[in-house]
Amino acid sequence: MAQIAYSTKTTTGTPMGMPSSVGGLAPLEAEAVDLFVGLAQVVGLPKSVGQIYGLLYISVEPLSLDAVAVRLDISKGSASQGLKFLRSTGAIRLAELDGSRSDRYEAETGLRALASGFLKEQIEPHLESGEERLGRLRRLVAEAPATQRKVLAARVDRLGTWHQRAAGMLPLLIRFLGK
Amino acid sequence: MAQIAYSTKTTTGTPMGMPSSVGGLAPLEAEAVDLFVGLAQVVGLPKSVGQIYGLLYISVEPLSLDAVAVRLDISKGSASQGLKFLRSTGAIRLAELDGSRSDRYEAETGLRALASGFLKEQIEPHLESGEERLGRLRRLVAEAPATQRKVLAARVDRLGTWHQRAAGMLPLLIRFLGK
DNA sequence: CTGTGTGTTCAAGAATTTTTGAACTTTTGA
DNA sequence: TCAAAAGTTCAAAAATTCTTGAACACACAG
Repeated sequence: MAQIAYSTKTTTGTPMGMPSSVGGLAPLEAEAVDLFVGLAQVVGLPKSVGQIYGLLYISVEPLSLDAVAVRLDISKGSASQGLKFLRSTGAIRLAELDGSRSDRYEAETGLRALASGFLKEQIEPHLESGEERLGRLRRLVAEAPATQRKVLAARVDRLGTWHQRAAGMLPLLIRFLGK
Repeated sequence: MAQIAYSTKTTTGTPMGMPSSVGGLAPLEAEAVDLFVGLAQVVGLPKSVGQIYGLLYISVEPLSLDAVAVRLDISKGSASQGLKFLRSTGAIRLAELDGSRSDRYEAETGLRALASGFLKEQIEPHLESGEERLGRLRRLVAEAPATQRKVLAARVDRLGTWHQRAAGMLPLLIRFLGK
């Protein structure tokens, strides 16, 4: 009994963590794309987002939407959505375009910018809604049978502590990753 | 254009973040379960795992597998798998059973234990495999066209830095959450 | 204007993940 | 030793999430 449920996301196909399923990419690109696909999974983002970021990260010059779609062999739709998401997060930016028709994107490579973008987008909202939830819990505890009220109040308070810790951690994290 | 792709996991059904879909649970329990279901989604765990932990967290006394399954209205199979996972992670433990036939579970409520269990299970492995990946990337950069080699080497080095930062962060995180 | 190159949107299909339920194993108490 | 209770497993079904592709906008050069 060594396999632990839910801990392994089956990386479809390719044997033994070798650069997978990537068509017209140079080996280095394939490897980079693969790395970021893995990272994406960890933080719960779609594979395509990882692919796109990986390709831009390792690309020496900025790429257009079409270039991205073609080289990764994904649809224009996916590329568009993925790029939009990455832009909104601050993980990539529009490159200064020297007289070309299409927009070109390049990766933001500062860990701080990346991480803080991600944390702000994905974590902060949850912390805020947590606030309300805690309030509701406290109200409900007040209505609970008197016998249990004390224990329950303690539990809910502890949740409050968690919340504070988490909230306090965000800035700390960002600082640690800084520059 | 306010909606950001991928940022909203559609919480099936119930209007406006009110305690959802939970059958025979007291309002307080429902609310707690709901809170942990949300948390589970954030960290990428199945809903059932969140439900189970939530119920145990708010439960004044330890619960059996059957009790969990019945009260949450999930199958025995799910309950078994979820409990197993939570145990393996250290998020719950077997309660001392005073002469009852079945095993009873109770939630571990220490944030530190929880978080470090989670980090060790879900994050650490990725950091380790990252090691190898970096090695492979460096080798591939060496083979790249000389014109690009310098830029590429810089990028890959930066990834190395990321990796170090992340690795250094883990213990720091755990300490911060500590007791 | 109009035709072409770029980019976005979104419903339908594909892929993935989670849950179920029934068969099976283990444990317990008599 | 046996029957019932408790718990586990895993293939198939259900639910969810991601991707595609075609229809739609928009800008701009001719």
